[in-house]
Amino acid sequence: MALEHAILVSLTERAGSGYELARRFDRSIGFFWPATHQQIYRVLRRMDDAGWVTHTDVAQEGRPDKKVYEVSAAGREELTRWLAEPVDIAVLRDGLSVKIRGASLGDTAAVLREVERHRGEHAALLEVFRGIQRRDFPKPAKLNGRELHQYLVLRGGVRAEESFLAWCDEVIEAMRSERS
Amino acid sequence: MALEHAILVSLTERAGSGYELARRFDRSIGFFWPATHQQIYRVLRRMDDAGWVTHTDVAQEGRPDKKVYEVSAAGREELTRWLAEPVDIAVLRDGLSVKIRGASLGDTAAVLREVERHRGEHAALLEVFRGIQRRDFPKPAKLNGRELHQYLVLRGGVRAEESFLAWCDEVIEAMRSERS
DNA sequence: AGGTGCACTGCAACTAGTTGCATAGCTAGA
DNA sequence: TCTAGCTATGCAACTAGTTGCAGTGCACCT
Repeated sequence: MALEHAILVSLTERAGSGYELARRFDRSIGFFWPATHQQIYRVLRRMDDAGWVTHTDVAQEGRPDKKVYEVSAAGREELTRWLAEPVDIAVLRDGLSVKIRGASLGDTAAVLREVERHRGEHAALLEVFRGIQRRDFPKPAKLNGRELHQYLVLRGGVRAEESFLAWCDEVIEAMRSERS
Repeated sequence: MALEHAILVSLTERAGSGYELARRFDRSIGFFWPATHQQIYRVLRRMDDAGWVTHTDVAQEGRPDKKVYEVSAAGREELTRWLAEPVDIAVLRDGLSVKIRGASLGDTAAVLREVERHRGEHAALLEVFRGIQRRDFPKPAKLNGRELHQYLVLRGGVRAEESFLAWCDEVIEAMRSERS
């Protein structure tokens, strides 16, 4: 019930095709609201039917035609309405924690390697976030409005990844000394 | 594909009925792998058919009969197999971030109140985690095996909530000074 | 006496999200 | 030259998860 709104937010920042939106979801808004291109196409169609967005067919040379979507007045109204109502608190689904919890029922060394691998993935993600921060928000003290809000969300990502990394280190250290 | 394994881990720790599992998911393992009672009943049935668990009907006085599930040899084998293969990295779905990002398109004061509300929810959750930590793991340095692993997962929850709270404070401060 | 809530299971209908594939032409590298 | 990958959309079939309801009987509160 909120992919719609994530798309509306993204389309308000800039009009785009389903494909472009899927790319954006891979790189920015999808870090805290993941979505596949299939899901995005489906929801765009639904929103088009509901009149929250409109599309323009754009012919391209050497590429398939695309449909560029933009938010309609009804879409902006829906977004405003949604912004004023409560959202569910964040949902985390972390298989790694399940694994750690069950580690002693299997190969604990393999679980430890998994933790190290996840640490690597999260370190890479943190670097991505820091790169965006350096490039887009070099002077955070001067921000306000939309840019400030984007920056704050990014800060949430940075904090979450930093905290995850620190946790991985704690787990790795504890599991290593347990095994030795 | 991993609720099965979360249930297997939980049932290995202690046998239980679908209802009891649903309670456990509300209080512990479900913090990083949420599930409703419906989903749990359905998956239990599937695992029973697959032979990963067995059930015993237990008649009770003044209450409906219950089916107490326990992990079979095939279930333990499946769990071991799963523990050795890679898991997807954690998925976060956070509507609050979407809202903050879209805040300037609506009532920013309302979004700020939402952040404060979420801060409260997460502070309560952190207290729950700390309570479990005090009660179940007063001497963390002495832990090993299953208890150590449970403790480490709990530490992940504590760290995640602490980090979330700090982020909320940063957001609240930035949005307040922006508005004044 | 009546209502609420808990314990326990489950069906039915729904929404959301995933996976695999198809099409099509262009570009860049081995 | 052949393969792989990107841009672009979408169908079909699937799995996962949610929501609403139903039944039963006990305990507890008002």
